[in-house]
Amino acid sequence: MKKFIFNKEIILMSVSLSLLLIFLNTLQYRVMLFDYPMEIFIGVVAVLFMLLGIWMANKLSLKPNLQNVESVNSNLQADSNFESTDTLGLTQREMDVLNLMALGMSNHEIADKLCVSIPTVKSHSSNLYEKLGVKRRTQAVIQAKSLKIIP
Amino acid sequence: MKKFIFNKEIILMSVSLSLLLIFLNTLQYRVMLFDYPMEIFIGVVAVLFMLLGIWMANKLSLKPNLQNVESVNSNLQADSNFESTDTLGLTQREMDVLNLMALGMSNHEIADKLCVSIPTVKSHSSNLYEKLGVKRRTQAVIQAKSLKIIP
DNA sequence: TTTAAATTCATACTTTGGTATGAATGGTTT
DNA sequence: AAACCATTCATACCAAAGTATGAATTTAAA
Repeated sequence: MKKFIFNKEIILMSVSLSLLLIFLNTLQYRVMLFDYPMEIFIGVVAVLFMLLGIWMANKLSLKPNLQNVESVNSNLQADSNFESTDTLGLTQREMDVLNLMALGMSNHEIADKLCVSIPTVKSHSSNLYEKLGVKRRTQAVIQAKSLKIIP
Repeated sequence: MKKFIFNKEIILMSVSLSLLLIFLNTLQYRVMLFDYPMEIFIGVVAVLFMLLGIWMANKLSLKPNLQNVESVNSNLQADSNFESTDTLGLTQREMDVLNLMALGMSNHEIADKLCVSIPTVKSHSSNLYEKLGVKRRTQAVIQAKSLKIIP
């Protein structure tokens, strides 16, 4: 399902890129027809591709990183499931939040990273505090490390 | 201080943009001299500005991602290797607060432990955050451990 | 002795963290 | 189909964390 989202992003990007190229082609013809200076066309190309770059960076730095994070987490969870008995019933998403939490991230940053809202992060946080038997995020990180749930 | 960093970023970006424009200008002359098709030049412009856009988006992104965190850590580690082998100028009391902080204690608990008031603990906290170059206590603990200031 | 740093505390303020409650959705299991 | 779980999000509220500013005291260094 997440791969599907990723494919949707790819398709959206490809379509946008195609539309942009078509637009630039027609623009080039118009520039040639009315004999505008070439610099204008080049400037338009520069601005458009810079915007495209910004957009691509924003789109692709969120979702694929999320994939990476999740894959890392799932690997860790798989490992811990293999070697030790349990992860105290922590769900996938709670593991995601816990790992980012252990990097010193705020709830806001975690929400951005996982592309969810802050209340969602808080919900996962409270749940994993309960499961770890702690009251604060610093204690959660300590506890999780001592239980080797996270490295 | 944050505004200073912001200005440094702006200056860096402006210089890069200027260099890029100069490079494109010379490239344009060469293209004209050797009579390459204009499409090549436009393509180069497009690619370069797209990369510039991606780079700008990563540099100026509002949300700190993993890369930012990692760079912050490596920078701080480099600094510590540079200037001092010891505790970055942390005072005794700041070390006390830091150690109790690393045990997952709240400011209230630390204040009780050290027999001082909560504002005092907050004062020490803010000072050591500044010295460690972090914004939160979770990051302070991570940073202090990576610098081996605390076990 | 003046200077500077360290420690302490206060006050006020903003931001972040955490709890409680409820609800909608989608997938899985029985 | 019904029950359950994971995930998501909202709202509201309270607690904790963090910032900014200022100030008093002590101690050590210049």
